[in-house]
Amino acid sequence: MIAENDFSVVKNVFSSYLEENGLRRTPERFAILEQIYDSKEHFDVDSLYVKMKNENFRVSRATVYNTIEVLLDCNLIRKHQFGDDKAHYEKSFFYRQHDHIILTDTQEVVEFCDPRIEAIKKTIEEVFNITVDSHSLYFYGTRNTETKENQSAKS
Amino acid sequence: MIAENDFSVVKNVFSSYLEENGLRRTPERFAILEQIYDSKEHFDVDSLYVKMKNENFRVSRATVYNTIEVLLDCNLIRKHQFGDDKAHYEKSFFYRQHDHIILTDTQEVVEFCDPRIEAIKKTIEEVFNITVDSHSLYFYGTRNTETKENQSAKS
DNA sequence: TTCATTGCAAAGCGTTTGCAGTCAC
DNA sequence: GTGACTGCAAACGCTTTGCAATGAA
Repeated sequence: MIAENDFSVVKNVFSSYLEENGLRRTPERFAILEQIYDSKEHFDVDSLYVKMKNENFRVSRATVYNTIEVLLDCNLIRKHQFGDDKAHYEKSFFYRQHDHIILTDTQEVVEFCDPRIEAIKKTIEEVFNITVDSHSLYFYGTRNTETKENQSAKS
Repeated sequence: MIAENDFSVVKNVFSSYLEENGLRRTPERFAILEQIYDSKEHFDVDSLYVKMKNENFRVSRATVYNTIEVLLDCNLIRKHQFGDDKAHYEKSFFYRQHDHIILTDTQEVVEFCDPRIEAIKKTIEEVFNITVDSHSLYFYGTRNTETKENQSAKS
């Protein structure tokens, strides 16, 4: 959840971005932004579309895709491709850089943050003489049961 | 490239895997394996299919997909989802663990290896009490031009 | 012989696109 | 008023699936 006045900041960011880029401030765009920031964490295009439909908001999938594209451009959301299936998104304003652990048995997504990634990034940039714009890091695994814990304790 | 006797090892690994899992050793499966190990690095399903067609081998896309699934199961290839489009694969036998840098302007793929990733993995496992089976790490960036280099030197 | 595997074509599924109507500016 | 944006439906591209024919065991 996000405080009302916090959302108004996000809304302003979006509004400014639209204006600066000569894009129109349509009610659909703001409704989608609000829908995204109203709920927690990850979502995919279809669940967002269905949710808005259920709340009797008149949107089309095309507009959802369109708006998501704009929101990606102004960094208000981040895109993930966890599995091979559909894309997942998460809001990114107010949220510090983090990466993800995917628990493959439960499909649960856990967030973590490790400064060593930034260090690796710096090394990469120096060694290969490149500028890194972004990265994606996912660990895939499962929760330890008692048994598994004992087993891995050996190593 | 891979030496002839090296490939025979891969072939044996595959052959054994098929036998152990009650799968049939069809000529198509071995032809696909060979095609993959004959060329260097990354490929996608369609380019593999077209290549085999051009060499007058009778295969279907369905069989390519099927075989790739089996090869993934026995860890003879690895799957990547670089962009949002089609899946990319690479052979994984004989090749040590590495991650990738995607140069977004040229679509070039560079490999690198950094031991700190293993360290992060260990930390993750301890902190969250999980077992990590695999990870995927991609850096997205661009080659530095002279100008960009000078700019970034400021920071 | 038997049933896993094949090729083919059709279907699936997330995403993109074309277009006539709409509405933000 | 005008052209960017919308909803709708059709198209798209990668992947999966259904099914009759094939061939490995």
